Formats: sequence, structure tokens, C-alpha cells
Amino acid sequence: MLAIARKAAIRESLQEHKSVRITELAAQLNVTKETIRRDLREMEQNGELIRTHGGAYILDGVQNDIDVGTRQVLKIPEKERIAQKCDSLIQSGDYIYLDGSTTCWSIARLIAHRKLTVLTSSLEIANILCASDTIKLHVVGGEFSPKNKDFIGDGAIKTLERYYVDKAIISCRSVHLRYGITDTSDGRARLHQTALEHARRKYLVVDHSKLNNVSFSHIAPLTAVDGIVMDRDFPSDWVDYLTEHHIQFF
Amino acid sequence: MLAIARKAAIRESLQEHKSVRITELAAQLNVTKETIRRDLREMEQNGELIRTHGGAYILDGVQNDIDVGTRQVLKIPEKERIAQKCDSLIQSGDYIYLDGSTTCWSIARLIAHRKLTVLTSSLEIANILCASDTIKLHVVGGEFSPKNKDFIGDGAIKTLERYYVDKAIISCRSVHLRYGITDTSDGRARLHQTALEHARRKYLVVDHSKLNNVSFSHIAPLTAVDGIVMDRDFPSDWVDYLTEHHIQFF
DNA sequence: CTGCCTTTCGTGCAATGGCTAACATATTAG
DNA sequence: CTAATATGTTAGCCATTGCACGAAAGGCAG
Repeated sequence: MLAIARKAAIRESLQEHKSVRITELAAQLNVTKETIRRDLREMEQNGELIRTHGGAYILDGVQNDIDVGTRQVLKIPEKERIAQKCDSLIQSGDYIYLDGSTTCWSIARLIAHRKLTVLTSSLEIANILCASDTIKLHVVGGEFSPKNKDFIGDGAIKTLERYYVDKAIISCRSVHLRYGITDTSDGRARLHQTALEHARRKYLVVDHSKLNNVSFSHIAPLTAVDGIVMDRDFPSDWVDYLTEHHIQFF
Repeated sequence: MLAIARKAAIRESLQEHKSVRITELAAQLNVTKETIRRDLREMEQNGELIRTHGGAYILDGVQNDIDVGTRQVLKIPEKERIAQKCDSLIQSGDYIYLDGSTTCWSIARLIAHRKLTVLTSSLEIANILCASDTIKLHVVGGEFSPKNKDFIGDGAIKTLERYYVDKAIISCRSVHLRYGITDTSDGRARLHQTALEHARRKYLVVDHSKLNNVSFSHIAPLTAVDGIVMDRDFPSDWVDYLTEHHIQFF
């Protein structure tokens, strides 16, 4: 067996199981553990994996992070519920935009097997979807923001302006019946505005803690979106308002 | 057996198994291993395959382009040497562009700790550099190409046109004294052209197997770059040519 | 937490086999 | 027949792999 083929086998196993054990690989590939160790050393050098005692684990884009990592584990059930609802809003063949929010990460994971064209400003979502062979992936470039692992700024906006999608799904920091959709940073707000302007249907995804709050930068009035997706039922004043203004809610 | 028939047999075996072993081929075709080696050398020059210790791996130019997962473990020492040389070409504070080649992956890993602004069309390089807190990262968006894990097409070109960098570092499939810099795909060729046009200094990085070859799509004449970085010393006719045309070489 | 035991790691060494380069021989074309 | 090209042979060097042994890491009982 060629060394290159052996490494391909290791990589395949790594992709499938996210980690490998030296003893298993050695038995499976009919070489000594030393050889496997040497391979893993090289692949670690090459940035493909990280070795541990007894084996190694995968190191591709999608991985444990600290910044967003902590935020990522917050409110997982809520995000899952929102993602489920969004999944049923999306139709096969749709062109959709996903922003860099962790809620959209959950959505991305859920739709990875569907037949869609996805435009995103998130590096993490790019990593989640790049392995899918049913998703056609486009990414908005621009300045990278490490905190959210997404692309922002003028470059991102200019790129986004070149696209037009069926459905834009964005999140925000705060949403208020009177003050509309707001976020903390101006740059991100303008990106969101552009996304809304370049979509046929616009959906806002938020968990219930975002309701009745206001943040610094105005994105758009509530009426700018076609629907709001939340993890639980809306309060009655919201139901009244949304019904009256013909905004769907899920 | 005719040489042409032998090569056809090698190609067939290569298509079927994705890789071949010299010993097997020699036995199978009733020639010495040296002859097989010579054949493989020629076919490597021809861009059909990549030789490895004990055999060769398929590199079927047009459609079956070998995927990056496999390609990244090939010619590692060569890429490391090239990356080292590039590292010393780059100065603190530089704005640089890195394309999606695996050689540039090595460069990215090497410069991750330096104080630079990096623009790239590669998702993998984005992943390598996004963790660095000394690198300011910008990414060219656009259509995602899973095979190379990079962004290509009109979107990428349009985004790239909005930037201007100190140094562009690009790779290519083939480089020839007479026919210049060429690559297999037209889309990638145009992206490279744009990168060259938007950089103050332009460097081409290649390993020695790329020399004296020609591929389908013309990128630029050799004189379009300021320097060429290779893993080993240049042949004397190249030294003459490059010196005469004031192209640096490393 | 400590000490003991097992497993894994790293390194040096040896053997096998592959690589290159130069030269010798065979084959083919003109 | 001769020159050119293709193939085989040989020798020395280099790469890969396996093996052995001391060091380090991890696990477990007390």
C-alpha cells in the first residue's frame, strides 16, 4: 500500500469518526503503530489533525472555539427549535441568505443535506456547508470579524449587493414593537439592511429574550420583514401587532 | 510492447485504482522498473499524475482534478521550502494576497504569527488565519469550489478588484519560458490575472515539476511577475532568461 | 494524593526496497 | 549502416518501515 493511500485512508476515517486510534489504524492498515505515528506526526505538522495520547482528532474548520464557542453552547434547545421552524419555511431549490449568528449555525447544520443555494457571511457556516454535495455555497467576503467568525464591513456589503436571494434569514440583538430591529454595531446593522434589501422574503430569527429590547443601531422597522421566527409562542400584544401589520410569525 | 501502449495501460490502471505501484506495473507489463519510472516521470511532466515513493497518484487534468485532501500531503518538503523562502520575502505590516493553492496553505501556516493583513480566496487559509490575533484577515467571497476549498468565479473577481495589496503570491499548474504562466481552468486563470493586476509586487510559487509545461488557460507572460519562488535551484537556461528579464528568483 | 502498573511515545538502528544517474545494450528510423 | 531513441543494468544514495528499549503519560487501587 502506497503511503499516500494510507494517509487517504486515515483522513477518511478521521472525517467519519472525528477521531482515530493508533492501535486500530495499525491493525486495519497492516502496518506497525510506529508507521501510523509517523503519519499522524506529518499530518499534524500539516495542520490536518491534533495528536493525542493513543490517537488523534480531526482539525477542520468546524471546531471548538472560545470566543463564539461559549456563546455557541448557550440556548441550544431554543436555537434548535427555531432552526426546525426555519427548515420548514425553506423549499427545495431556494436561494437563501444566512447571516453570521449562531442561530443560523444551527439552521445550517439542519439544512446541510437539502438541495439549496446558500449565500452566507459566516465563516463557520461556510465550514459547515462546504462538505455538503447538495448545497451550492456562496460566501460574502470582506473583513473578517474573529469574534463572530463572519465577514463584515464595506467589502461584505458591496459583495452582498451583487446577489439577490429568495429568502434572507437574519438575527439581531434586539427587537421592539415600537423601535423595530436593532443591533449593537453599526457595521453589522448596515450589512443586515443590505441583506433585507436583496431578498424577496425576509425572516427574522430571535429567541424570546430579544423581545422588547432596544440596541444602539437601527436596522429596519419591524414591517421590513415578512416573518419572525421565535422559539416559543408570542405574547398577545405581539400577536395583535404582527397580525395587524401582516407579518407572519412562527 | 510499444511505449505508447504501455502508457495507455498505465493510464487505464490509474483511472481504475487512482494510484499505481511501480513494482506491480513492471511485473504486469514485462519491463524493468526503470522504464516504468521513466514513463511516470514523463507523465508527471505532462501533468497526468504525481509521483510518490513507490508509485504514483492520479492527477487527471480536466475533470477528475485530485481533491485538496489528497493533494495537501503531496510534496510537503517542497512546499515547506517554498514557504520558508516566501516568509523571508514578506515584511511586517505588508498587505498580501494568497491564492487557494496548497503551497499557499503552507505559507499561511508559517506566517500566522506575523503582523500582516492577508487577503485570500481560500476557505482553508481563512480557517488557518482566523485564529491568529496578529493577522488582519480579509476574504474574497464568491462561488465556493469544494475541490479546492476556495472561492472562484465572477463574484470572487469583482471582490478582488476592490482591493489592492503590496504582494500577491499565486501558484499555477504550469510555467514555461516561452508560453508563460498557465493553468487548467479558465475561471481560476482570470482570478489569478486579477490578483496580479491588483498587487504592487507579484510572486509566483511553484515546485520544480511545474517548469517547462504548458496548460490550457493562459494567465500571464512570465514577465508579468516580479519574482518566482521554487523549491530547488533553477536550471541554467531559466537563470539566464530570468536574469535577462529582471525577474527575481529564489 | 501516592505509588504501582500498563499503555503509549520517541528515538536510534538496521534492513529492505526505491531512487537517481551514468553507462551499456537493444531497437528503430532514415 | 548509422544515428537516435528506448530500454536494461549497475552502483551508490536515500526513504520508508519495523523493531527494541528507555521515558513519559494515563489509569487504578489503596
